[in-house]
Amino acid sequence: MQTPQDGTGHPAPADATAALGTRDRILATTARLLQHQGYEGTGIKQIAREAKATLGSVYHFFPGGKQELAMEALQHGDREFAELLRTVLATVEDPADAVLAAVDAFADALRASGWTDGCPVTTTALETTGTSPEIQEVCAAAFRSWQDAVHDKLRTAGIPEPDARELAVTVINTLGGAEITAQVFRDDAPLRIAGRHLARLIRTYR
Amino acid sequence: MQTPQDGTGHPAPADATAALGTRDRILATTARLLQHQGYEGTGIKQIAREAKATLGSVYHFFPGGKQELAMEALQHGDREFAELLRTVLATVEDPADAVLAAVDAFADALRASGWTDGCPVTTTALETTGTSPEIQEVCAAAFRSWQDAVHDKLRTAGIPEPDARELAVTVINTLGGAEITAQVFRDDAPLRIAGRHLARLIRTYR
DNA sequence: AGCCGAGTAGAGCGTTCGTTCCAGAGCTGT
DNA sequence: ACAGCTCTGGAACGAACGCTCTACTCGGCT
Repeated sequence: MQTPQDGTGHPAPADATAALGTRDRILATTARLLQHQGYEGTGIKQIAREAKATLGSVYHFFPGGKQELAMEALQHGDREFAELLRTVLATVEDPADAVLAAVDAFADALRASGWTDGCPVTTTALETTGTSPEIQEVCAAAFRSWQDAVHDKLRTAGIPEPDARELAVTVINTLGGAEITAQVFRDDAPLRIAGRHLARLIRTYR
Repeated sequence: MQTPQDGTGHPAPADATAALGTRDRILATTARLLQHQGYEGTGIKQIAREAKATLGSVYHFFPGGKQELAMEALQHGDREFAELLRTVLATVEDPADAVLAAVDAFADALRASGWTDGCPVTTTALETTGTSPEIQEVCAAAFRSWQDAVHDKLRTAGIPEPDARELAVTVINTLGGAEITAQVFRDDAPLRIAGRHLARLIRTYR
């Protein structure tokens, strides 16, 4: 069910998602499209087309329709981002330097993507506040998991409560805000500046 | 043209926009809907309905269609927000305290609106990056004008370049990010924390 | 061999989308 | 009185929307 065999057996050409099972291909494509175009701007038929699946398959795997599909895709993107965040934070011992490294890494990634691969959930989160509490809750959980990643790093580095918790909140907020600004300006300077300011702020807590 | 007379002459009851001319009513309604539902989630017919105008009127005043309407509405929201920001910043002399006061004011407003009145352009900006460069440019100009408001305050308070410029960028980034988080969590704590952290950061520059 | 469930394929439902078009209302200038 | 204008009102268009439905293929089971 989670990794069904490929019915036709054709051996996966071209892009990164092609090697996955149909369900995972739909999920990855949905996550990407939601990130770029938001919930309302992304159609089920477009998802099916780009995932090289058919409408029947989409509704077979996600009988809850667009909303269920979006929720699972957002969780998919959440987990991927959280893992990346934890990995990068672990490469540097000092917490301020680690946050700086993480922000710089995201700046690199954003630039490399042509200023399109920002936060995987913000776009959808903003569109659906007030419209769909279920989706909003998934987005809230995503933010929480990223805050937790930063929080764990700060705690391990010896920063006490409640400073560690509050700093974690601000780090994620500022990272998110800077990523939006960087996307809109097509310039990574806002992210670089944010990294330096966050490092400076963290260093005032020891 | 900017304030056309009301054809029917009926004397405008009920809500805040009703006293405006048709064009301004359409603009204000569009700005509000874009803020809450984004570009793709907002329909022209919904705008006409809620602005108590007709489709004919909408296309009469905005022959460029949805895109022109959105661009002008975003500029409308931009100017309103920039003015508010400058006003609040002017009420307190110390720049750190002024930013704290501004963030708190936005936290109050967000709470009072039932967690819906966040940043007037972010939602649309994110949806349209990569889709519509024109709209993206309007959003970039909006961010720039808010940065300028903060920048002027910091400069007046004696903070030198390039610190003032960079701080202004981070203040707007963090404010935006915190507003999103606050919306998603339906809790103003992220904003309050952001205000304190920004004030603390600014105080390290003197 | 016969069957069954998983997955594929896409026509078609009702609705809404952005947009176009035109007839008419109400005002102003002559 | 009458033209000329701005602005209103809404029917109608083709395309796209989310979703349902049925027919089909195919591998693994007894």
